[in-house]
Amino acid sequence: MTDDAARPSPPASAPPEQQPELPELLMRAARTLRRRWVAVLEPHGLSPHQARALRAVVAADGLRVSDLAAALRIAPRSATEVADGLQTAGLVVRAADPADRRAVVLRATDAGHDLAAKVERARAEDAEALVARLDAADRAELARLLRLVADDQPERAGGCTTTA
Amino acid sequence: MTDDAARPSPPASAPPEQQPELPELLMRAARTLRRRWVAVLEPHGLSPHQARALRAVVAADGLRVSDLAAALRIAPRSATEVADGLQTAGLVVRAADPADRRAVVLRATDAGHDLAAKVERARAEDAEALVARLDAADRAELARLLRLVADDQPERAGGCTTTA
DNA sequence: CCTCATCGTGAGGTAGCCTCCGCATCACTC
DNA sequence: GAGTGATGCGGAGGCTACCTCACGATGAGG
Repeated sequence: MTDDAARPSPPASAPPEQQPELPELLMRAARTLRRRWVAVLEPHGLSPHQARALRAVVAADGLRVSDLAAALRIAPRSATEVADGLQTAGLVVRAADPADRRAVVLRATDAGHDLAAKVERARAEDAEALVARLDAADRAELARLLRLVADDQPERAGGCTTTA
Repeated sequence: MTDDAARPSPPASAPPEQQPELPELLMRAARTLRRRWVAVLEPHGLSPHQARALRAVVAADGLRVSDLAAALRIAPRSATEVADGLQTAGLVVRAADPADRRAVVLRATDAGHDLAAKVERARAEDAEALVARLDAADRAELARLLRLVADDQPERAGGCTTTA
């Protein structure tokens, strides 16, 4: 604390670019959102990553570890660890895949389903609160503009067990 | 593919919320931006964090390690390591602070200034390319809307520095 | 001179991710 | 029905980027 004294307040240049830069604004808004999300998750003892993993497991009832890896876009080996974490927390269980005895399917426990629902609700509420400052028209406009800017894969990269 | 397996698409309920969720859209846009930024930095061998650190050092000519920590919002000890990395890369040098012999000031080398300028230019170009899909009016509108959503500190947080 | 706050950093720890490997199990081929 | 290559998990070990704790050097005030 008391770290103010120094604040050099850079004498540097003060460039012509005085606009708050759209990209930075975007990052800032995203940061706000992320921070809020973390705050929502914290009381439940979940990291953002775990929350996403749990969500994936709940959504696809019976998810293979490798599919979890794909969903989270991490290496398969790392998904094992994420699954470990969720299992340790009692949110998912490992079960044998009847269709392929090599595979392990992750299935949400009751607690897992419950928590996922709770978190989803809280997140929705919080998000709603955040965009509450915008009226319907503004929201639509913002969505339109963001869609123009984002051209990226939403969540999952490629593989999804297509070979049923 | 895998048809719907993943997308929950709630069976019932969910009457009003059929839009692709504004917050997610925002995160997606931010992710796009971030990914592009990383791509810009990669050829220069900088991580996003290092780039920010370098920028801070360049901006405040002669930055203390503790101030770097504040700028990056990490523990002072960790700032030492970031400084190490920059120094190893030959981008900054440590010098004694004439005003306080305990302190070390980080100063950008020529290479550091050079790289920072280059990166800044590349970033600006890339950002420009990204928002090129928007005309001036849309940009202004997007900026306005984002400003409404973001209420967060741009760079330094307030008092979360732990009660060291 | 003594004491206390502050600056940077050595030491050691944690979380999350990675690659390399091995083992069991499929999916095919012959 | 065995042989061969691919596939699914997870053990071992390593990296990066953080953190806290502790210490020597310094600065500031009594």
